[in-house]
Amino acid sequence: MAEEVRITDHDAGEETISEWEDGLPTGDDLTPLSQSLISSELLYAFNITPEPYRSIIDVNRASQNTLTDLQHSSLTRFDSSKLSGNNDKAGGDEIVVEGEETADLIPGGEEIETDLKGDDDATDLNSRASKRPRLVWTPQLHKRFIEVVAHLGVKNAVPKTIMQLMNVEGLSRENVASHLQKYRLYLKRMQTTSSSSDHHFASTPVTHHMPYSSQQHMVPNSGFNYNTQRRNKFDSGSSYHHTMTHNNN
DNA sequence: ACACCAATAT
DNA sequence: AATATTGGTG
Repeated sequence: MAEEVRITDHDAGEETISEWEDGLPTGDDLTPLSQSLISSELLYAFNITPEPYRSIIDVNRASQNTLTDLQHSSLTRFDSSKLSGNNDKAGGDEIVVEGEETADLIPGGEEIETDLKGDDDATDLNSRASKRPRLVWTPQLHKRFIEVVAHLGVKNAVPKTIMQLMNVEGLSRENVASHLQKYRLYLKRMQTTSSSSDHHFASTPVTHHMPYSSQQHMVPNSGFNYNTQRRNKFDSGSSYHHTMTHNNN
């Protein structure tokens, strides 16, 4: 819903869209964010994975990110339909809630559970506010990461900026920082592995030199395990016959 | 304070 | 191996 909303960005146009708000429920009339729209019984009956819990802070940050993202026009909006390998496996069909407008879906949330059965231990008191589940860098997520890093130069590609541009709800700066560190190691490994000690295959023009501008933004599109394709155990080795799928910007 | 980053821990 | 956390630094 509301995907057709255009933001009139004439220099800081802070006009409110008054007419739209006529007849709309006030904030008090709406179901609080903290409350699931579907009862837990129904969730269970239809095997629906509940939406992750979003605090008002989450929402505000998502809005903020959306705005920053809008300013960088060349980056296409991230389709978040399935970011994490969490729901839907073999089953096939699933219920799709329509109308997501901003990136979402990191396992993040909270379990919605009626306090009936005593599931948890006494450590519940502290557990409530603490750990998010560890992030899984799915191919989709990694692709987004790569796109953003490529979009910025390597110089500007720092965790906070990357995080903002990725615009993935629930993705933290630390998440990105960790991934970035690993990615840089990968890049370094690529450089050294290609430049030096090629003895036998010395003729390999690793210098697939591209025009200067793109040179800096050049990002090896594969390796790094995060490719869209599975590599089975027999497919070892460093073959790169990957189809260069994207590269937008 | 904050964010970066390398090292280190899980 | 992948991701998180820590601790030093600008």
